[in-house]
Amino acid sequence: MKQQKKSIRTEIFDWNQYLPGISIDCAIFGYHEKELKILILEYRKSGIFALPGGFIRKNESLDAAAKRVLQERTGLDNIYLNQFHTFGSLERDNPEPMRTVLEKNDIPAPDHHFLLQRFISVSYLALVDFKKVEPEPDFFSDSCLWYDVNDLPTLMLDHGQIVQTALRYLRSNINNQVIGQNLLDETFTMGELQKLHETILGENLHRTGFHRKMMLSDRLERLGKKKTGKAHRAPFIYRFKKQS
Amino acid sequence: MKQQKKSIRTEIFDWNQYLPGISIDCAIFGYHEKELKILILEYRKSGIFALPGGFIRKNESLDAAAKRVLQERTGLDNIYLNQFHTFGSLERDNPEPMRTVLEKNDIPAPDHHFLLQRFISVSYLALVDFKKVEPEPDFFSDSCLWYDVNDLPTLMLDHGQIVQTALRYLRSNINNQVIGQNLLDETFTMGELQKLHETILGENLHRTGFHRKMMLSDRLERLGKKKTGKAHRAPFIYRFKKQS
DNA sequence: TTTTATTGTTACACTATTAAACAATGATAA
DNA sequence: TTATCATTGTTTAATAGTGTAACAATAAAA
Repeated sequence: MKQQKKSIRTEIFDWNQYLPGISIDCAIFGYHEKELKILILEYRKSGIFALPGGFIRKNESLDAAAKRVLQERTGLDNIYLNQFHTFGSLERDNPEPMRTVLEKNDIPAPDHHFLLQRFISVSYLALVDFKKVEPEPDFFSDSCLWYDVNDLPTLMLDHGQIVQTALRYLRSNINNQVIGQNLLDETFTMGELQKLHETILGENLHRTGFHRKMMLSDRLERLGKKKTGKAHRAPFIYRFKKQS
Repeated sequence: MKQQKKSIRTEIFDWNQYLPGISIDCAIFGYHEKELKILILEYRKSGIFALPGGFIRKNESLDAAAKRVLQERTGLDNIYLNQFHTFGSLERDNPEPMRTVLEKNDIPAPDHHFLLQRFISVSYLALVDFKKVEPEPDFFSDSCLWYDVNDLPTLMLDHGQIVQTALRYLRSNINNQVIGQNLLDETFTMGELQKLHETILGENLHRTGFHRKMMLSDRLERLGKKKTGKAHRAPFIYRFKKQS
């Protein structure tokens, strides 16, 4: 973890470069040690947890802004990224969490401060390679860490609902989207792919049925090699076909 | 069609009651004479066509705003309404269409006019009963009319893309959602329901397969009565079960 | 060589879907 | 009254897909 302390000079930060009233929140999923993880940031000194997010520059498209925010937080480009819902409940119209963050960091928090307005949140789902990500806290945050989706802290405002909506979206698209391609290594065994699906769906799948379905889907190619390891038949290793 | 001319006093309209930079656009679908229709409005004297839309009040949730906009345009409450995508391309960052509308109506159009800013559009899909709708033009519009989705005029900005996205959403959800419940009369024949599905999907379905699938879905109840008409067996009439 | 654990394959039952054949029936025409 | 016509409802056969279990293969350890 990088320990370089960034100077918090947000009072002179140019908030004016962004569109007011619209934020982007990202549910960034990764997969590690058989657990589905999501990136959560914690605001400095406040004990307030939130999804990583950002704002839209005045001459930037919505999708480009989401891509930029992702790049800033994960260091990754070319990420699987998908807008899934826009949240605008009145529950969001609550400046208190951000006021606490500002005050705990000794930043003036006048009522008209950019961060204290009501935001409509356009939310994106991202799937990233856990090992390639170097989470980057932002100005106000002292951590941006992976959490097991089943063991999350209480999140700010409606961010808990956003996560649940993202999870539903992920689960309902597990067969349409090429989930594994973005969450697994380049190559993997059938067992590893099945475990990923089970983790996302939160239920066990029948081994042979899953195996057959995947092979019939014609999206995998079997690499002739086998893996070595324990006292049993070695599994084939697979990878997703390039195009589909 | 109501002919009462509303006075166009938009220059004193209180735009300040709305959140800036965010609009709501509605793809409002109806079904009439075996055609899928969508409500399109034409701005007065300008030849500019657009989806009906509106803005979010400062103390109103996003969904409530969409419901209100729908109510204002169709006169209907309790509408099937579903957010499907938020559009924010730079193509939208173009004040010219609205400037034309304002100028053609002799309304001052300074650069800072509310309607000339860049809007991010949260788009909703609505399914309404064609016969119950009394389309209401807004301040700037001289018509709000039903168009066949296959015969639309050129729409403002990216509204054409919005319609196509809404159609894809509708087609992909034709089995998940209870489409017919919102687009057909209370009672209908199996042939009418099939024709609706065919119209939405743009392809022919097998009659007997469709019939059985619908009956097995356990969402229809057959009303003992039959319909009278032509020189052939009379069809049963059906309606959707109350709850599911 | 045998045992063990896990993977890959095959088989069977059951369900869903496609496609066609067939039966039912309200009006019309003979 | 009877035959026919057009359309709807039902049944059947063929095909494809899924859930489940049995069985075969095999790498390492005993």
